[in-house]
Amino acid sequence: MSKKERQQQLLHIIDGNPFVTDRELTRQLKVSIQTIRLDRLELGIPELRERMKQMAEHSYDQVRSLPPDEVVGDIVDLQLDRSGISIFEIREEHVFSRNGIARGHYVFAQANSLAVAVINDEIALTASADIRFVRMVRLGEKCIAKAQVRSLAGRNGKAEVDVFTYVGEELVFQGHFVVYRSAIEEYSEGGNRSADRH
Amino acid sequence: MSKKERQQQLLHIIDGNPFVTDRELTRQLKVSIQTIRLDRLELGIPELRERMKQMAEHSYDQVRSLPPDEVVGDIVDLQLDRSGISIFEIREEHVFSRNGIARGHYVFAQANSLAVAVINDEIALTASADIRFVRMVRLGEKCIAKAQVRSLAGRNGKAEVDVFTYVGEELVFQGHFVVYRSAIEEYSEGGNRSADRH
DNA sequence: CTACATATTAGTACCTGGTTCTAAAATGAT
DNA sequence: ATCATTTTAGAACCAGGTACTAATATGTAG
Repeated sequence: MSKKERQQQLLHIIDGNPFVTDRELTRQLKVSIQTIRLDRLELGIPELRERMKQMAEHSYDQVRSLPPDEVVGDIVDLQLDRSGISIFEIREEHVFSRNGIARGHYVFAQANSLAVAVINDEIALTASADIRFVRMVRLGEKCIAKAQVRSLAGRNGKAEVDVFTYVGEELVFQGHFVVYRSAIEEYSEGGNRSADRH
Repeated sequence: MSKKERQQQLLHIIDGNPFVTDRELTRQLKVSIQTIRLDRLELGIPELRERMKQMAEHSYDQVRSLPPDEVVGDIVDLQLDRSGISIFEIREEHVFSRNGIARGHYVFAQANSLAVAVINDEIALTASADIRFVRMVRLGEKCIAKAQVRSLAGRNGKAEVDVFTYVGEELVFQGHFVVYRSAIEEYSEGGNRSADRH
């Protein structure tokens, strides 16, 4: 196996499992640990601990704002029952590889997640939505979604939330969401956010 | 300051900044590093590296389950410019772990993918949509989305597509999509579909 | 074949941020 | 004064590296 092949392999292994140590890599690639380390050096791959640190810091930046697993996009500001702001960067996995244009459902998912998150209720479910993709979004662009609660029917009623998503100053998406609260019997889209910031 | 007070302080500091080393803690709490370590031992707080590792692993579990791949749902039948059918099974990664209810944007994504796929054009972009989540979808349910093209404006015009999604006989989602064809200047949602079932 | 370059391996010293253990000193309570 | 608790000190050791030097392999051109 050539050096280049091995380095490609190495990239692939670490990509597939960032928690691998150099010692484990020697076993998988059948070269000495020094070679592994030279390879990492050439490829600019930091050591295991640094990789874990970066992942931890990255997730912490997100976690400190809100529960990331339930939500697409990072919610950076949230006034329950009032308004909220979320940021979502369009990456490789969100676009059509052919032209680098974001798939609409990611843009929708960000807005939808935010609309559900901003409603202060144990269970919030999107009942319906009226949406418009104003302009296409490209790879690398940062979508900033701003939600405003327009009306709040009492408990077990429906709330209306408007979401506008911008890239810079430009409006790229707008949506009007009707969100049911505690209406478990019907309508999809659950939501457990109940202000559980970390 | 009593031992208990100090340990409360220590908890608070680490909670506020999990990336703090024992050495930094000695500075803040004005006790020796051994005391810090005894405190961590008593409180069951792991060392810095272990804390970072846990955060990294936690975020990695989430990241790997978040964005699946290209088109959502398997397109099993497609008559371009006419109709199409796609099947999508709701799995673990598509639901809120708390209650097993599908996240709305996956149901939307299936319908959206299908609406875009059914339009026979190099570039198809969702311009707007009017959608309704009729009933929630649960873990394990198979969503069958059926798309019907309602109107087809000439090239560079807009097409209208209705999508109805069923679980068994039950309607769970309906959507009316306006899809632009070759209208690259405006509107989001690209379309590389050419029946690219994964 | 020789000479040279590149690639690989080996080995040592050193680093951070700890753990584990032993033991001495300080502090407090009775 | 005595005893228990708390705190501090110090040394040995560990993982998973970095940084550096140096020897050995391997390939390649003349």
